Amino acid sequence: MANQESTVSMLSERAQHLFKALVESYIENGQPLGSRTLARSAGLSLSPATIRNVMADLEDLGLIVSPHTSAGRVPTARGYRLFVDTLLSVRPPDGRVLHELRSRLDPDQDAKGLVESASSLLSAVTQMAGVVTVPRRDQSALRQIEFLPLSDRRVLAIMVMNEKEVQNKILHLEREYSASDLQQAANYLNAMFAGKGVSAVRDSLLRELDAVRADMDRMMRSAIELGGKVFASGSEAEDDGYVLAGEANLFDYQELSDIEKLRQLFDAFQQKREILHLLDKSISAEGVQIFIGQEAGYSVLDDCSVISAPYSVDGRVLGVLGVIGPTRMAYERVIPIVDVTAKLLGAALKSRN
Amino acid sequence: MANQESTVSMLSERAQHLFKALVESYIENGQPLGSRTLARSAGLSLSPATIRNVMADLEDLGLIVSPHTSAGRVPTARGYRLFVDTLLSVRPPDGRVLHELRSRLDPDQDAKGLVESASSLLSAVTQMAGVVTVPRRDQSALRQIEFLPLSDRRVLAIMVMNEKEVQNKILHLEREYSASDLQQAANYLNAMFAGKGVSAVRDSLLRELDAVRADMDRMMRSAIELGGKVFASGSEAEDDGYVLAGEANLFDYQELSDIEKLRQLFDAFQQKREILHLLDKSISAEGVQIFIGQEAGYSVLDDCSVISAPYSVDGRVLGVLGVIGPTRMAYERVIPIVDVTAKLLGAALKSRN
DNA sequence: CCTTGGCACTCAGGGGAATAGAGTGCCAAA
DNA sequence: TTTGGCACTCTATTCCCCTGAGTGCCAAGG
Repeated sequence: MANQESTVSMLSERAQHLFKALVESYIENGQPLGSRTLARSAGLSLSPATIRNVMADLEDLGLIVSPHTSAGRVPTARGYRLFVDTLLSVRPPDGRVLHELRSRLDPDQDAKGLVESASSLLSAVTQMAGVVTVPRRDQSALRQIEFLPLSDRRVLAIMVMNEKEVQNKILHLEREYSASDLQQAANYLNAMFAGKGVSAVRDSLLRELDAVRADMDRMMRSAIELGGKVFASGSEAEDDGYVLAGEANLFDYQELSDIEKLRQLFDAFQQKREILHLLDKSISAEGVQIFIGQEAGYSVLDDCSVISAPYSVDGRVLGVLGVIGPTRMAYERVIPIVDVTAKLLGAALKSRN
Repeated sequence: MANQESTVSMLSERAQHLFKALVESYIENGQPLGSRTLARSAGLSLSPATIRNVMADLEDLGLIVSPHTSAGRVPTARGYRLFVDTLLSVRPPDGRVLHELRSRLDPDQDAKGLVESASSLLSAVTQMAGVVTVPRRDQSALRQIEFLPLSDRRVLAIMVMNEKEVQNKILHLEREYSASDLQQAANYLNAMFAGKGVSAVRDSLLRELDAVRADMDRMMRSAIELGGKVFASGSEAEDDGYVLAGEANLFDYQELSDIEKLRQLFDAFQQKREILHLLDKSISAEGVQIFIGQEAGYSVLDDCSVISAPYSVDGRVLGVLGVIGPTRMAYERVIPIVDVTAKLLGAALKSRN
């Protein structure tokens, strides 16, 4: 990790400059750079031969490689890493993009809508794939709960969370509950738990369930049983998911055009598991995180980079969003976009009251 | 359209037999068939030369083509059409598949869950892409409605439909409503409309709104205003969507391996518009519909076939499901799968009471 | 009249071989 | 330390040739 520092310190000013120019040019054009072209584009009036010497050094350091003998040089994952960590001059997203993000993250949608918007915005703005994990609900506050009897010992539980989200769940019960039982249970649970976070509610209920004491009256017992079922830990649509958008954009990058690799990537999108694990790593990070190529540790992402950032409300991290694209991506443009989108999504989720 | 009949009547028994054998073999192996191979595989003891004569006839009729001079023959779209319409011997899905479909379409999920299961089942069982349109809600019955005040003249409306589905919508109101206003409005609407279909409710409300009469008391007026907003025709997640699964399976077919075409196909999946239009054509059909290649009328689907069938509850068609794959697909296997899945989905959606 | 064997013909695909072009590394001179 | 020169290495492209599969047509045979 401190590697980059030592690496960068081994580079002369000039070498850094050339390296930066090389990476930027490659990111823009996707063509390996030869010494001649670099000599021309880098501004320093040096001959190709000189440039070659520098490039040889850079190659020794593992920052660039030639795909083959006669093909110029291309940044390695390590090269991108150095570039991103120490040479990158990020620039804030341009006004139009910012405006679009802001206006399309309309706080008047429910959480699901916001998440979908964020994902498709990320993909549209970056021309890569956008991904947003479904917000955790663990600490969202219960506002109200209600039970509706269905036939056959089944009950529909409806919970309003957080002022705005509605969740529901069908409970299979061991015995009959009358309509008034259900009503009373709802009243009791509302009185006890309204305003509390879901995990807090779950904990309390578990404790109570643990020792359903004889001194409880029937009503209370019903309420606790029902509540226990509602908040059973497998509760609800879990954090199992993310919303992906713009996968098809990835078709456009030649470096991903190996159909077999692409298929594996799409499979991974569908399985979700690996992608979720990766995003999870980012959930406890402070700001934007960047995984370049094999750094992610998943072979399907070997030719990809992932830029991610957690989004949060009131300091509580609810999820992660990000962008998946080829390692050769316009980091200086994408990073701030991911950053600001995370902030805007957090803000949009917050102003729901 | 009566074309197939006339076409088939022009074919001798033997020609039909050979054609069928050719199509079946091509579907199975994906290799163009030459006269020699066909002569061997078709059972009839005929020499390749004879077969060639027949094949020439079939080619004249537009049922088969050779990709190039020395490559045997392949069915055309028209050939597949004839095959499907008059030569196909469908066989019921095998027991294991049937069992899997039945057991995974657990009626105890909500509609959304069922639709997703159906889609991914279709894709898993056929190894192609599965698609299910979101069920129409127009004729689903309102069971109960409730209003929850949010801050700032906004109200969360919660509707329970059809015994099991929960929908919600945020209303922006022009004036304040007190908690008891809301309660009374809900009571009124419940009393008036519980059990009615959504479209019926909408119609009634529109009539009432049209002439909000002076003789209404304040409470009634509030209720009708609120109801009008809830059921405003842009109401809710509309019929705008479908659930797609297993798109990545399509990577595996060489005949779709042109990356450019594939990209367009995935784009179309994302846009949804064209695919939905196509599926719409099937919504009024009696049973399974089959679109082969260009028949669909969308160029992105030129190399694909779509097998679809409407699914319904109590005779009311709620949506369409189907499978998208290469024109070279195992029709005799896929058709009954789509058919039975539609029926099972309908049944699963029905038994929600 | 249908069927068959024979034959000439066509064409895609694969395997070199030759070529052009890009870029390198190294060396010696400035 | 920089630079020009030079030999060298590869890739990618093109061309050619060949093989194998398959065809269409024709004339002979049942």
